[in-house]
Amino acid sequence: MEESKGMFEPINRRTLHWEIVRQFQEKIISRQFNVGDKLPTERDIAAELNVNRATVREALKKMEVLGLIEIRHGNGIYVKDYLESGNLELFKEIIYMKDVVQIDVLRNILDIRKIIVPVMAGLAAENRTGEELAELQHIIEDEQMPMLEKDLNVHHLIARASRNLFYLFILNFFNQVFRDYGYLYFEVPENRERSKQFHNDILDAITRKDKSLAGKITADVLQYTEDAIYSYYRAVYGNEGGYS
Amino acid sequence: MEESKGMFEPINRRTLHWEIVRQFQEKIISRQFNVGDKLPTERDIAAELNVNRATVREALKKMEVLGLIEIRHGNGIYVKDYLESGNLELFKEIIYMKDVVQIDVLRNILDIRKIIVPVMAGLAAENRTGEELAELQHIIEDEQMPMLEKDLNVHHLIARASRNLFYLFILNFFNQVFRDYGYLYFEVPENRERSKQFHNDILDAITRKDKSLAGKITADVLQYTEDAIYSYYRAVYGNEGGYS
DNA sequence: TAAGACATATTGGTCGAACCAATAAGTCTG
DNA sequence: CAGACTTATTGGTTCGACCAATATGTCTTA
Repeated sequence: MEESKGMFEPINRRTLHWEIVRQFQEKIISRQFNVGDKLPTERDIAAELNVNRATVREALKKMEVLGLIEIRHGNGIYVKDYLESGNLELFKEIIYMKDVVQIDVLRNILDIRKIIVPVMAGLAAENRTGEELAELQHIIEDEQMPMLEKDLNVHHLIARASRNLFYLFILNFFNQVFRDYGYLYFEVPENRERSKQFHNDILDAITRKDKSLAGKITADVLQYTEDAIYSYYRAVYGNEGGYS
Repeated sequence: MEESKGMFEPINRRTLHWEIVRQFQEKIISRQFNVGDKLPTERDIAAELNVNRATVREALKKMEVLGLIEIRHGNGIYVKDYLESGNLELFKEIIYMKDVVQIDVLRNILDIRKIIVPVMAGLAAENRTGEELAELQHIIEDEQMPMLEKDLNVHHLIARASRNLFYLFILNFFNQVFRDYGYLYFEVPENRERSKQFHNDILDAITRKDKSLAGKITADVLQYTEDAIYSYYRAVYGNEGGYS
């Protein structure tokens, strides 16, 4: 009731270990802790944060998986170079550290996406089974499903049909980000319409097993969404977050 | 002293929570647990495995980060669809579940790699600073550094110079895998020589800021390594692990 | 004196039991 | 029968203790 931002307080009721991770993450990424630094012992951290050691350990476990630290039994806890050992989960954390996705990081993601996805769509057209085709059709024809959900599912099915497990896991990254921010895109009727067209076109290409067509169609829609996103950014934030 | 494999026992002395993660991971990935299944309570798991609850919790924390499960306070623990929520860390775990990297999964990785890396090398040539160029030169001229290490560093620097943070984190995945298996490749003198050539060529291209040349050089060496790896697999395992 | 064996301290790993907090389910009330 | 209340279930946290790997200093011995 003391908040001024809005009616409800943005839920800070996170778990304790979550909060601990956030603090260390912040300090490590901002280089307040340097690579190779030895962190205080679990006992000292617990004492300083005024929490229990078990809670600290849970936080440390998570940070270890993220590639932020290395835990050595009987020795200590050391800060790793997250630019060398960090993984996509950490990258996601970095993205979400700010309230808004920074335009330059978003650009990074879209650049990679534009390179991979069309090729994978081509492979999907080539390798898809009849079952997968039916499934794709089923998704696309579902009138109930929100367009965002539908689009995520289409891409997921393409990933599966591409037979490239590695791509599937990379796509999960894309989808997790887009699931959080995609509503902004799909709020615009024109964009929804464009995606609907894409779904129909890609269904056609995949039905006919037309590899290059699938690739082209996908490249086109990605270019469209990219342009839409950038123009959205320009409209909302101006050019400040612009090209680095 | 009871082992027969070699003089030293391959360190099974893993931590308990590590072992717990392995067991659940195995069961979830092999679909012994189905998506949406509610796992036993922490207390029950601890009782059944005959370990402490705190240990179980540490394992669960890790599985949560991997995208295998969802933990709901006051409710329970649920199995997620790892094909939808799993991340690259989980993918790595999957790779390492078998003793040898399966040829089809390796092929997946190499396919994606072949798509991305040349483009990023081109960007690196375009965007590199004088400082990064000097650093690259320094790495390449270091006669002491083992070729594997050198190669990883070269790629890492290319990633940084590409200015694409997302690529940098994807590269970390590649490098972590190659750090474990790359020695097989670099054992062969011819391959070492090929990499040396690549390093010199890419240094030249990046020095001259020649984008397309950097891309071409990189594409070439990736093709070479790919061929080498496949022929190695054929030689060692025959064609069994072949095309799916 | 220097190398190796040994005791000791430090630090992460595990344990057990208890209580807090969010959720779900059952029960009572109007 | 809807809604408030109570209770049980289950994850989150705490405390205090002990185990196990590692590092360090010390002592013995060649």
